[in-house]
Amino acid sequence: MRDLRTSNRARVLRRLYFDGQFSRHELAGATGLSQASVSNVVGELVEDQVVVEAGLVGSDGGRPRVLLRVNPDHACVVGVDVGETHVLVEVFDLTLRRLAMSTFQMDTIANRGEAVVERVLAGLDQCVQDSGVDPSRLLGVGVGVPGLVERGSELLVHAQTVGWNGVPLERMLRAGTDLPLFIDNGANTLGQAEMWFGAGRGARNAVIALIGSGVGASVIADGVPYRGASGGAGEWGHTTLSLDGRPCRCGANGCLEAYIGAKGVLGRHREAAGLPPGIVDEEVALRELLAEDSRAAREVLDETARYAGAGIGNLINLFNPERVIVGGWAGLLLGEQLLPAIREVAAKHALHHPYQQAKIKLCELGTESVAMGAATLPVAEFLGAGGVRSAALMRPTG
Amino acid sequence: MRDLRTSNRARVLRRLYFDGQFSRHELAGATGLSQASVSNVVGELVEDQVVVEAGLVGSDGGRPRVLLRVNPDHACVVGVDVGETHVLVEVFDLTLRRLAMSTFQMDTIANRGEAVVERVLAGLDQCVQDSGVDPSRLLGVGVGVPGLVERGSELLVHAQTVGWNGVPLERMLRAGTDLPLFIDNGANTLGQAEMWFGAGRGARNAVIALIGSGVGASVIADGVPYRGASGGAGEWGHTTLSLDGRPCRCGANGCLEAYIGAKGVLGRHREAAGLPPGIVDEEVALRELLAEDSRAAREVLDETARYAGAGIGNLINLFNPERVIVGGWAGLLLGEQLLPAIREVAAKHALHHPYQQAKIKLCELGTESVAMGAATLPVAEFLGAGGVRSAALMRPTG
DNA sequence: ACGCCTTATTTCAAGATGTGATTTAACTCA
DNA sequence: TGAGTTAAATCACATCTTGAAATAAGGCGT
Repeated sequence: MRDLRTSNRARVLRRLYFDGQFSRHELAGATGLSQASVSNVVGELVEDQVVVEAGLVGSDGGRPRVLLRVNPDHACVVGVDVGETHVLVEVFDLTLRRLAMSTFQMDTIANRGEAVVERVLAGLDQCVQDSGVDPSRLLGVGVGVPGLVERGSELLVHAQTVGWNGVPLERMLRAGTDLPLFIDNGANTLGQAEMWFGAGRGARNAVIALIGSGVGASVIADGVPYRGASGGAGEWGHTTLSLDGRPCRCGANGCLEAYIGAKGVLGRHREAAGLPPGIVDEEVALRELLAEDSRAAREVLDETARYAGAGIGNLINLFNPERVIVGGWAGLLLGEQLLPAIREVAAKHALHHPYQQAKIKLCELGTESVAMGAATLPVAEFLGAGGVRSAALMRPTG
Repeated sequence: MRDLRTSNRARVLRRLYFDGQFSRHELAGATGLSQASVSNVVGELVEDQVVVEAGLVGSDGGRPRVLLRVNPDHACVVGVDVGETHVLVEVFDLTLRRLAMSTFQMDTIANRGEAVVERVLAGLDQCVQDSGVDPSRLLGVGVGVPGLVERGSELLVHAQTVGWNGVPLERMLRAGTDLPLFIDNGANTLGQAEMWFGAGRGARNAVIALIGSGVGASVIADGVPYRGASGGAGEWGHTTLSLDGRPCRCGANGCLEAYIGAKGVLGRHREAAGLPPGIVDEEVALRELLAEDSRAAREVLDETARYAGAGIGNLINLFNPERVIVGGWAGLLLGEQLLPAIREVAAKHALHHPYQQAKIKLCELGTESVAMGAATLPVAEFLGAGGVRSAALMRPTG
């Protein structure tokens, strides 16, 4: 019974959140509820200050409709991006406009879970202070981490590349804050940001293909992130694209990541150009490679497009998405130049029908949206609960 | 409001359908409803004869609990398997016990949509007559077809391999019957059968990997079949596993199907053994190959296991399923012998964590469960509607 | 300026449904 | 046979949705 009201509040609220301003009358049509119920529900939402009236719009000879919209200031959320070499904390209002941010660079977070937690908590304090929001208005903290999140009896983070093997991040953060915590893979949170506010808007089935130093993907199936049995879905980078091909850091051969990850691309170029291995700034090197006008560079990039295209073709064949959204810092750099070639290869490798359904485009929010995406997690919970602090959004004590 | 009752009826009914017998008391716990509501809902279901009482079970000193179960005879369903060379029609009771069947062999259904429709309708009449069920008790007809089902303004079937290009199968069948029709890809219906009654029982995330002459997959995400944007998801056979590898009938190179589809396996063996191409019975040839004790055969089969293992590794990496269920006539033949090798290769190619979550096993219902799976479609609709003929289960007139 | 018309929103009176508490049913065991 | 125990049904009540009717708030013509 109470679930019914909650779900109706959520229906109305989601509509207002994602599709902008509506009058009560329009909401009735859009949500399938009766006008009486909408009036009821909206009344509550307005009383709770979750929704506010936003002016009238005149009609040709009738009572003007009152537009409603979500109140951005009703609550705030925090998004945290834990990267392999940085910790970024941001505070947003309810509509995900940024109010403050705080960032730390680190050499590496490898084996430094404690340090990361410290930085997150410090950034949190800093940001909240800077933004001037009352801590009681914070809905919660979303955290994007560079690894797999396992939700068992305790939430554990496995980030092989930085040596995190079952780090109990939630418990560790819990020791320093009583804010509700939402932890997910950074690729997923970035994907969520793109779905809500970027290249994925309006799509119900999409794959966000992320190419950085490594390669991963975030899958949205029927509007919700698909996580698989244990949160490990979307490991696109380690799908085999060339049996017995280049060795990959995961131990297998022929993984996609070994070809189109920044490390893989640069490595192939080094080999082709006969350069010695060495430590470089990958981003600088990749930019140089893209600007270079040599035959070796062209060939490496052509190959990259071929592998990326085939890999995206595989995604299209398996997931039949409406959108394939290419992102990650390397993905955006490469994509800017190679996207037409990638599309061409994908068209060849994917079946005709699913290929036609899929638009291949680039991320619109850049590479910095992990924190914003993390911040969507408490907001999603809030919307789903009909604009009320559900159990998940409650502080442990009082 | 009415939705609430429906959904509660569905909750109770699903539990009884899939998990056997329960007392009202146990159902309350299992469904999360109050005992009063369960009593209410069950009362309705019993009155509607959807559920029947199935005896008492004594207790140590209390009123005995009344066990409830779904009434298998409350309604019947029809499942149809349209294969590339046959049409199979079966009638089942509500619990999917087969009551009658009728099968037709055809040379090919290529460009013979009309003939297929005739056969389906004839088989339907035949079966209904043989089983002696009153046509009014038929919930509907599920049809599994060998191709992609596009649900646009009109349902269209695209089966490239048999030249069906947008065949309006629903409309064509509708001309000959007024029974509710449910049409889906045969791979999906077979997968559904395995999920309900075979190797997928109890799993919420699974991939059914089907290897026949061609190769496909059916994906179950969070308990429901994942179809993608336009029903074209799960085209595993045409994912690239070896860029620039063997040509595939789809026009691309290096597709998984070119290696592990029966045609591909036999083709590779012919080449390795230096045999001339020719038309053969694929099933006989594959059995011979599996029994053959030559070095060429061993090598071809080893290769097959390597490709299949890598392909399954890809599925595991992308979908992180609890189960990978290998089926299809060739899959079962190959799997029986190669499964250990396939598991080994998959372990190498998949990441550690997702691999550990995934059990790789064979289909338990053989290759003949397409029709049974098709019959689950009207049953699923019936269960979802709480044991009532929903709009989708209503005949067009009266 | 006034009243009629149009459209949006609120109010109202059912009607439907879930729920906790209470009662009744059905059986065991001493 | 009666006390004890557990299952199922019943009841009174609170909650919610909804269609209809009432009310609000403007435009437009006279």
